[in-house]
Amino acid sequence: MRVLTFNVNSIRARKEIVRDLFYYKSIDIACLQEIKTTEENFPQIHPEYKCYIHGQKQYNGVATCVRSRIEVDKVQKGFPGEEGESRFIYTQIGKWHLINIYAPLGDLYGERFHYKIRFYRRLREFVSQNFNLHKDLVVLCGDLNIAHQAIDVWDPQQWEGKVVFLPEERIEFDKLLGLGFVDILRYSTNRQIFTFYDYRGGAVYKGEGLRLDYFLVSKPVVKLTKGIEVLLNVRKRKKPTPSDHVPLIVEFRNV
DNA sequence: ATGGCCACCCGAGGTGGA
Repeated sequence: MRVLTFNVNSIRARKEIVRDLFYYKSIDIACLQEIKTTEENFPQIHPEYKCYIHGQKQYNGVATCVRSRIEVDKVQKGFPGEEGESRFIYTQIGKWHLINIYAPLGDLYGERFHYKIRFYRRLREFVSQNFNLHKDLVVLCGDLNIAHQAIDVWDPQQWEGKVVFLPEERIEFDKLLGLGFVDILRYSTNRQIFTFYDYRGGAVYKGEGLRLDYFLVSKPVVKLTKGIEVLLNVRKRKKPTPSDHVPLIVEFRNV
């Protein structure tokens, strides 16, 4: 089972790129973030996939697209921590529980920062109230908008005191992992790998990136993980315009 | 030589992203 997570920065602007990923990377389940549109205006990506969409006009929005032959048992669009913004969609597929997240960016200790902290607290409540991460097959993926450790930013000195790398938000990330999640990329390698490059300043050509997108998995899922793929070339392509985020694919042994 | 922000709103330029 191959699962994609990808902050598309508008699904309407990126539908061909997503379609190609579905086809060439044989994706079974796609967790998309920042679709930036409503369900009515969500484009047809591929006829053999069904998309469960939690959208809104102009901003945010998440969608989980699943191969038509895969049966989806349950869908929950939204949770209390969103506070009116579309940032959460949960799907249950057999024994698998998939949480697709677009976390708030926040600001420098203003209202949006407190919103981000509340969002993380609510997310942990959702997980701890619904799952046992030592027994259940849980995959939490998406754009978490936090660079967890110094290795996850291209220049830790430059990023000190900046949003996505503030001590308080990194502690929120620690607490999420503390529930029993394993950060699959960091588990599989100690190399520095980024999933976001700013459009400005040629960041992707200079290697000036951040790791903001993650696969966090429960303990039993770790044993079922075959590998993780980071599609930097998709970010580096020029035409059509890429997203500023990098797609990630994890392959799981199905059960 | 190369590349130097993009997409949304809508029909201009302001705003949010990170």
